Amino acid sequence: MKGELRKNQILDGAKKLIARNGYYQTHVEDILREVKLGKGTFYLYFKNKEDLFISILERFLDDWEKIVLKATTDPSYKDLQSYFQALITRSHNFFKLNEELCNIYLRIGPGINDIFEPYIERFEQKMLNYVTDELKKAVQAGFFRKDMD
Amino acid sequence: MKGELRKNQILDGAKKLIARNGYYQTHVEDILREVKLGKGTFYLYFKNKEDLFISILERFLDDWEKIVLKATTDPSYKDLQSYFQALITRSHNFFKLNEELCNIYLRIGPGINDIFEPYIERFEQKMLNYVTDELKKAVQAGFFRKDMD
Amino acid sequence: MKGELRKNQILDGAKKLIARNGYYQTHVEDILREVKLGKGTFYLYFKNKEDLFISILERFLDDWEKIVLKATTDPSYKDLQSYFQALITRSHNFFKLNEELCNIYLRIGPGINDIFEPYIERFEQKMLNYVTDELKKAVQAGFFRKDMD
Amino acid sequence: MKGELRKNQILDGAKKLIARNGYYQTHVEDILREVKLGKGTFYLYFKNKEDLFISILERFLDDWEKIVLKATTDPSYKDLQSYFQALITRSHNFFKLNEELCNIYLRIGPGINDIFEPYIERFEQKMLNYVTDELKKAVQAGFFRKDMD
DNA sequence: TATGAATGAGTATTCATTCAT
DNA sequence: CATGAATGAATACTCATTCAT
Repeated sequence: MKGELRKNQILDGAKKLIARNGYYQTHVEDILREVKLGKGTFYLYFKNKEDLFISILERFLDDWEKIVLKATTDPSYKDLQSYFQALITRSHNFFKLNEELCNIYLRIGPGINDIFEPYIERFEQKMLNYVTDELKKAVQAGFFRKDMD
Repeated sequence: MKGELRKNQILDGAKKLIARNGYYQTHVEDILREVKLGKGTFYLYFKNKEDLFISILERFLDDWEKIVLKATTDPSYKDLQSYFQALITRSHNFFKLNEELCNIYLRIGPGINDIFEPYIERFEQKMLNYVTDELKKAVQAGFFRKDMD
Repeated sequence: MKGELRKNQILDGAKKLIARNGYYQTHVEDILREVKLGKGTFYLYFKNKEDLFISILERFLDDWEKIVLKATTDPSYKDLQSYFQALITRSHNFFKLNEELCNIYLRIGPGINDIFEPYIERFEQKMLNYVTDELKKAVQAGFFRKDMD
Repeated sequence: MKGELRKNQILDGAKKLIARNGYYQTHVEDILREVKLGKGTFYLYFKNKEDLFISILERFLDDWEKIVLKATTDPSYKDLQSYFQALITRSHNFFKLNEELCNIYLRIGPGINDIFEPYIERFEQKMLNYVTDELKKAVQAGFFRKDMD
């Protein structure tokens, strides 16, 4: 648990600096100065710099999932429209609260093609899956006519 | 003129590689191998790597200007709607023909905040100015009512 | 006594790993994982990694001494030939039983010149002294003619 | 050719320092200070430090081959004894002239087990092959009786 | 005693830039 | 003009050692 704390501490510092300066201009040393930890400590919690970035992306996805899940499993939405409305509202709030993560995902990631593309793809796939799943459920629930895109 | 040719040659190679791999993962050496020139030659035409990137952005703007100017100075558009339609069509075609430049502007640039932000801002300002200027002209020409956004 | 036990425990693990992987590729952490002790414990029994290596070398010498001493102080050898024969047999057995230590002494040590050379020299000197002393005794005992090498 | 010169220059400096201080205590920077070249230059001629060490071992083998070949292809040895005598004399001279290389091969290499063992094995195999080949030729030439080891 | 999280000095390696030819 | 060999500042990463618990 202590370890998880440190990991999050580093992750938060990294998120902040990478969102501001980009991946290549954020040096491992910068991050550790930011969170006031020794350089070696970094490698106790991350295999390397790449691993850190992937962790950030994955955390973004995890956090988003939690929001989405909360919205979807909640049985109180009776019709599709209010369901999606809630989903969008929650997503919107999430993005607002996680401006840094969004920045990284939308602006920083794309500049680091070769290493992160596979992760980003998986990421997008996962996001897509959620929406698709929900739509399927909705279709099954008879919200839509069958002849739609 | 020979020099301008060389410069464009390098600029094209750089555009291609940076669009594909990002700024930091495109090395000066890669670019010069791509265009089959010696590494030292680069510094005959550009002050440094940063200067190259700025040149790419500026060329993007210049090319866009040419398209926009052509469209605006052409007196053949009688009403605003056909004017903007032409503008958008031309812009669209331009973007299609310059996919690489767009990629760089939209995806690569943002990951290189600290150095290029001022240039990008200037860039955006310039783009905005054009549109604003045109709108002003249009307003003066009486195309719009005064009480609009 | 408990301490001596721990020390030997570490020494044995180190001997094994260093003989197999060399000095620089055997990390303090590896040794303590091998003997299932915490990393910090190491520094309760050794000043540092160098001290450990020296201890290994010295233990090698001590053990060899015991064998040699046993052989020499034993009054049962009447003539020189049987004395040396016994010495060699015992040494040979010792080397067989301590393959790891030999490995370290013959193959690992030489690659760590600057730190360990003095110790190794002292080591060799000591070994030489034993043989010389024995020979002197033998000479005094009249085993040899004075005009020999 | 200029490049080959530089490579040899570095190789010689490395040989000297590694023979004296061992592999792990000879730092890339030490070698380049020794031969008065910039740090980056090293990586123009060697992929990394390991590659350098392998080059040294291979050069040792190449040089030895030249000596051995000279000795073997020379048709002037009429009987086997004088042939081997020449071989040994030449090898002996070679070892004397290349004390550093011998030092590295015999004392430094063994301490770097995991990386270099395969190379060293190949090395030994090659050396063995030469002697075996020569013996076969000798046997065919009728120098030996068939019933020998 | 025993531990392992934290540390930072030390090292290999990269890459933009220079300059002699 | 053109070149590419040479350079070293900058950076990621390792590992022996410390110290609070």
